[in-house]
Amino acid sequence: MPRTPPDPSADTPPADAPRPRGRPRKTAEERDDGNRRQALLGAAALLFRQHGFAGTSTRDIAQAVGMRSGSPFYHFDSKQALLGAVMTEGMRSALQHQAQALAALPAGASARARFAALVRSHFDVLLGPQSDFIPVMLYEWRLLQPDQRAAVQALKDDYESVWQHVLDALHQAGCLRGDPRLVRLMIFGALNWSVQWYQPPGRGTSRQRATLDDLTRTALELFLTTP
Amino acid sequence: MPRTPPDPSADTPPADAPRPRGRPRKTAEERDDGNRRQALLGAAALLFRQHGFAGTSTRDIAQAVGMRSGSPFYHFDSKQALLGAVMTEGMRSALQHQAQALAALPAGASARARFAALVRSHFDVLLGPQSDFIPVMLYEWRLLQPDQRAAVQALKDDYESVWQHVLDALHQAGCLRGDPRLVRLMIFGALNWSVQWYQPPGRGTSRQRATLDDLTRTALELFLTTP
DNA sequence: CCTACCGATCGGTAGG
DNA sequence: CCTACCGATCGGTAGG
Repeated sequence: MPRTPPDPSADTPPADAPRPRGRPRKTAEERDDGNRRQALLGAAALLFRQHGFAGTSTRDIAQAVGMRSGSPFYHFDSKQALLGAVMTEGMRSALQHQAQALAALPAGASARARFAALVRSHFDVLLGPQSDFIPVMLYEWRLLQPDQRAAVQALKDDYESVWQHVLDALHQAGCLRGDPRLVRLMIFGALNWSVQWYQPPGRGTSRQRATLDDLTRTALELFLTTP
Repeated sequence: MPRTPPDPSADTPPADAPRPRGRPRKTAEERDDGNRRQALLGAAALLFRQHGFAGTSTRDIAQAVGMRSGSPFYHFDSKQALLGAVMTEGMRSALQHQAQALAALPAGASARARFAALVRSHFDVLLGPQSDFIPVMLYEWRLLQPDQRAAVQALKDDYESVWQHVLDALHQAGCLRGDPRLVRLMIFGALNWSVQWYQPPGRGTSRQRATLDDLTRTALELFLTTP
């Protein structure tokens, strides 16, 4: 099919947009490379989460940040690289949040207190604001290419080893029953699954929704024996 | 691009396949409509699970059962209808398995015993043989169209209400702590998450993998207080 | 259920 | 980062 009259639907040019004479078309902030890259990551995380990786086109992502269809490939080598970057960014942020939560505890805090901090931090990263990066990792992990998977797996290993130490301590203190490795996987499941059903308490909703504190308290009650 | 010479890559015809003279091209079993529909469902479940809904083409599914590219649409109105049918079939099978597991219990079985049967049945449906239907539901639930979602939701409600009754009984007996509704969601998460990491114990694997009995025992230890 | 096909969309690229 | 584009693939359909 020859396309001599340029197909207007292929790459819709801005209908309006009279060229601002002499001034740069983008503000300094918009031109900043790191900012544009971050904007692409955020849009990709949101759209990947909503429609899945394969269900989101690179054009969708470009449009969400006001770019034209080819421009995301100036920042990322491929759509797969964008997926890997979303997950890496998610884990980087989760690790940082985790470290801060533990650092805020008093020195010599109990295993129970450390566990509570980890659970609450996990819910924050999963369900708080700008919380699309980790859900994308949870939903689309199997679609990661092996080379990118290794990089993200290293970050996941770091994150999980912190949990494993706390869980081992709880197990030895008799606060937690069952094989600690399987228990870790099941606890992660219980927490991660919340991305499928949790909705933050909105204003004016008729039925009262659970808060992240509610979730954290329930998790502690469910998993730990009474002190 | 005019396609006067029929594009061989578009819809690859069987390279060999000399017509068997006089005999039907498909055996009776292959021609059976229900059988072909079931074959499509099974292939769709496997491929949707591996590559996601949007990452699987209807051509992939057709090829997996030996059909040509347009033929799935003789059995299903659309790709979306195929997704809905996979989930409906998964829930139908899960409900049947659940009912059988409870029926096999002695009359007057304790809440603990009923809980154990539900957990084991859940793992069977999730991780046993031909276990791609429910994982597709877990992974792709958000991609279901609203009308199809309602139908599957009704089956899910039935399935979950059986659990809720048992969990309420455990809670009243003091075997389970925490808000029963949130607890149900967290327990489902702990169990469902296993589709992300569980691998059945293979022959000759160096490290011993967990069995479904191991998972069930760990779940009981983790969630229930000591009797 | 196959044949033959359509219109739309997709990831990605060369050149600026 | 935009322009203009390519080759491939996709869901779906008419007619048999």
